[in-house]
Amino acid sequence: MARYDATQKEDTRRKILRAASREFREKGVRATTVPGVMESAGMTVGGFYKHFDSKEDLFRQALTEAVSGTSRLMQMVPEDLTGDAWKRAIADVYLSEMHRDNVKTGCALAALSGDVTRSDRETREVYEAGLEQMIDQFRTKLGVDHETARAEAWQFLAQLLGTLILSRAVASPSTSREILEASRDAAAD
Amino acid sequence: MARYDATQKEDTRRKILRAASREFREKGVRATTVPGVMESAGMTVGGFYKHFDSKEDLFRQALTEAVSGTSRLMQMVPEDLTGDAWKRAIADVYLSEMHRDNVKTGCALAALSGDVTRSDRETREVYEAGLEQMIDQFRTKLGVDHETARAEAWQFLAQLLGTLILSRAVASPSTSREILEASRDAAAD
DNA sequence: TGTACATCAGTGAACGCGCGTTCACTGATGTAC
DNA sequence: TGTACATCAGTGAACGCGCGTTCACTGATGTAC
Repeated sequence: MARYDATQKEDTRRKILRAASREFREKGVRATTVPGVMESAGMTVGGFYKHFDSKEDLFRQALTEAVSGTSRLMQMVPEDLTGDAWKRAIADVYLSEMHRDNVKTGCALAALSGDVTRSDRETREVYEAGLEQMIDQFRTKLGVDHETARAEAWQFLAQLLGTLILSRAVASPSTSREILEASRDAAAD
Repeated sequence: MARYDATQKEDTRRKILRAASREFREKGVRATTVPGVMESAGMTVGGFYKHFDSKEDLFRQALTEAVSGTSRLMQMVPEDLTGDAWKRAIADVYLSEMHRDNVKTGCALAALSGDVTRSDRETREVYEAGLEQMIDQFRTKLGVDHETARAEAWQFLAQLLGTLILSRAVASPSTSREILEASRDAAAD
């Protein structure tokens, strides 16, 4: 309510963004509502457009935020690991039941892939940038030969995403566990 | 308009279902509308509830239809292939640019995974049944040892799905192609 | 075979509802003097 | 330091719109006699 206090306004923006990035991941773009996000952020609807142009703009910004939060997931693994040992460690974190059950705060690339596919070019570019960031980090862990490592990085990332997505879509807990285990074991070959 | 002509009514039901399964894959569940589906099927809204209980019921039935259509995808590959040769052949079909660009008629397991994750148990069971069907076919192609083959089947399926999903979400055509190629090459190791 | 009637798949207007967005406002805080 | 004023982040009611669903209806066809 104050004037010239840019910090406070920025704080509010971040609060909305954080609430939005959770709800988008959990419910998807269409089922997430502007009034709902604002309520989660502890505010009323009206103020929304002081911070964002539209719901699509919110999605784009929340995606950016969620995606950069995701690559922090990689820091949960000892820094000195490389190659197959690193793959195994990443798979254990990424394909854990904990990660599967935490859609809200988990990997945005997995949770929002479907929504992004149906979004406009600008949004898909944000998603791609996040992917590239991830691939780049993967590549440095996987070897020196640039081209081969990059291909292996894509392959590994696809495996991780596909497995997590399947494990979340399935109805029975035992099948879900089986899916996670199969790919975790594969990373340890 | 007729009475007692069960065949004609069933034909109409199938026509609606076919239109729905395309639109669900293309636009997702929330963006697909009952009036829109009925128009695609060449009819008006009102008749819809003579065939389906609700939009959710339509989704469940369309998913069943789309999923069984998907396992027909496997018949595009020579029947005598097994093991790695079979994997290579399946990857070439599944990870083709043609399949990537045909969301409407392509693999329902890939196109609807996000929507299914956010659906109720009954719907997720339909999805899981489709997966099991797929896994069973995969397993027989991959070896005799039941447990190992099943694990390898899950792993391979996750790889296929993850790759297709990523290739569709990305903005640039060249990155999309790179993703497809990386996993196609991996299947041929 | 011909006619009157019953059925019910499909029509299209209408319903209530929640969405994204707008807008007149409020009131706490910074600025000017 | 104290007071009057301007600003603008946030409020909450209101808007038009399209959704899922309902419903009174229509008219082609099957059945009864």
